[in-house]
Amino acid sequence: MKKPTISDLAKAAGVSVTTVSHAFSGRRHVDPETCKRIERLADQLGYHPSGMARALRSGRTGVIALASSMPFAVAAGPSRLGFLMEIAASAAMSALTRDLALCLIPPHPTAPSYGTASFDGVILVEPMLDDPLIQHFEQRRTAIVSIGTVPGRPDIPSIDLRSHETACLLLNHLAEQGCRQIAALLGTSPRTSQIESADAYAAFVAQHGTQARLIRLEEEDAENTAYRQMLDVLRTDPAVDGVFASIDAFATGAIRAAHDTDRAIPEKLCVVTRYDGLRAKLSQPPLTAVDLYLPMVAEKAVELLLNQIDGHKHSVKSDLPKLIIRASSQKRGS
Amino acid sequence: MKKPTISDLAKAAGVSVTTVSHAFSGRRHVDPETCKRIERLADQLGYHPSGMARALRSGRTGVIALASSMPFAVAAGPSRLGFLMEIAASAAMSALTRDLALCLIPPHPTAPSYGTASFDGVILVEPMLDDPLIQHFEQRRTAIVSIGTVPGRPDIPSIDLRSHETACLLLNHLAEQGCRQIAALLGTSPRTSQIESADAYAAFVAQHGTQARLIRLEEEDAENTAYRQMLDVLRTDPAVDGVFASIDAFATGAIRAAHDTDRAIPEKLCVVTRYDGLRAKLSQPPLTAVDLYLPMVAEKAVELLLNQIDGHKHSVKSDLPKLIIRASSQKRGS
DNA sequence: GGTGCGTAGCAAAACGATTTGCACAAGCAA
DNA sequence: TTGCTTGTGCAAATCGTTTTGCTACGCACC
Repeated sequence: MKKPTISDLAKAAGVSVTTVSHAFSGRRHVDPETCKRIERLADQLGYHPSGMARALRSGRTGVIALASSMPFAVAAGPSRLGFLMEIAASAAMSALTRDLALCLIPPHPTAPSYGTASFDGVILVEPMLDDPLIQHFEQRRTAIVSIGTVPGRPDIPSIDLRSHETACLLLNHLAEQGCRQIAALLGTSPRTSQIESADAYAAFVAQHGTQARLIRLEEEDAENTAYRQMLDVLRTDPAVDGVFASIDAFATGAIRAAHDTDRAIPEKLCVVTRYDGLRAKLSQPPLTAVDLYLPMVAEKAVELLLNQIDGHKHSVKSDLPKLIIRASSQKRGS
Repeated sequence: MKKPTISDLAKAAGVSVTTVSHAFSGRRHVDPETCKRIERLADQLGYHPSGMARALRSGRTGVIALASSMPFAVAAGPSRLGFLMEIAASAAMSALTRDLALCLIPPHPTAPSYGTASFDGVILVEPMLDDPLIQHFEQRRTAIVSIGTVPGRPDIPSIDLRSHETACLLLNHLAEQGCRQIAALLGTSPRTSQIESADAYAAFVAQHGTQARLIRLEEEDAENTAYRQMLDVLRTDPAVDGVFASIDAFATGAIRAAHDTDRAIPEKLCVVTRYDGLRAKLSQPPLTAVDLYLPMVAEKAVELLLNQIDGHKHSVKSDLPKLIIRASSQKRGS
């Protein structure tokens, strides 16, 4: 009835546990004859080695975690979909091909109690400045890598999301489309993506000698917040002819606002955003966005984390993001 | 440098490991004075109990898994989003409030090697008839619950997704909208949702005395497959005025086909689908679909799994799904 | 007959917690 | 004095592996 252990199996096969262990791991030679017998009996008894015992002995659980301190509602979008989940799905695949399992650990209100589970390492998605998750895992001596650099912590290995380049791509594209008065909708949280977007925007307006219209928005209920703000902006500041949104839901909110104030897109107002998710693709009109190569980023993060766990300090660089031009900013003839 | 263990802490505090253990667990009384001292020292040394050791001793890892034997591309949609990920996000939340972590285990091509990680239990999403995952976890004596009943295995505890009722809701809605010649686009896999949809459809056409048009489609590259099939159907069978799609991507494929054959939606052709995900919501026109209450389903699945792990045979019932009528089937004035 | 070497196997010590049974007080009643 | 309880603490067993050191045998080579 109970699960057979290695010593049950050893007893049944008339050998010692050592021999059974070696038979499976191949760390030492055991007689092929004996090997066969052990395997046959293992099958018969339904023996499977205990992951917990193995973990204790080897110090490896075979589990890595994926965490984001962003509220789930934001990270995963209104329908629990989006950025984080796209990374999660890719990372889970990458992890499994390396015989690892991927744990999803959401930011719980009453955290950091974070259960009893222990991980070999953790991938943090766009952590903030002084993110409590970092403190949590550093205390536990858990290997950390980050997707997106960590503000103020260049020592933490990360996959650079190239947010500066991304912002430049989008802003230059707007300029090429003839936009002169560009508003930026950025989140308030101190994450690299927002910081670099703000920097790029500041540099852009300085270079073009145009007026800065930097609008900081809370990321909760992003679409509605952006909608209300943009309604206001479009009414009081009719010169605005471009919107650079750092979060896809900001962009769709802006589109709704444009619609309600009778601004034709893209003729009167171009809207572009950063993350090319389902939201951007299915928006009406579809949103110009940037392919961040998230599956590749996730794959590299897993790779980097494994190096980190093994103590190698190997560094990993990610490819440059690529602009995907769609109807929300593509003017005729250009 | 190394992580302090319980005996390091005991030594530092001048007590035995037993006392330290009790101080934290509260399983026996220890002097409040001693308690304070231990806690202070634990903080100072940065002591955190090892999850692995605890798991070995207690037989609980504190980790549950979420698995689907559906290819990820299908379960999660073309952009790695959708049904499975929505469940995953909700389940992760529910799990954490119970001090559990949720592991995502994708169906790997070279499975079932499934790493070394061990789980207290597993939630299977819409398993098929004779699903290899079931065999895998039963062999390991891992507690199983299923989202959607398991065909041929009424003994496995599950959250019934009410696919029969869902299909009826959709078919009756189409009938009310005046559709007489309804085609059904169903997947080929032997999952309860497809089986019950087929049954409901058969009963429906029998009752209404209309012609059955049951089209079975592979779930790989669902949208394109459905698009091509429906193109064919709409050309050769112009009487068709309704489409019942069991998978959201089938529905969007059908919409594209309707568009390319100049069928106005919903006037000439009504399209409805089952899962009310982002795809259905953002489709043009938006798709009539069914709210399956996935967050609630995920929550109940976690609850059921915990009961299962503890040996309680508590059963859980899910609420009835609710129809969400949208433009893809809503005719004027009705 | 010593020396060296390859093969096959075992016993025991980790890994780091939890839990059980026991010990030694002090306090109080009979 | 004995008996009983309550408070406090410890030593040792346990969970199921992996890994290290050791034995023992057989065979060949100087």
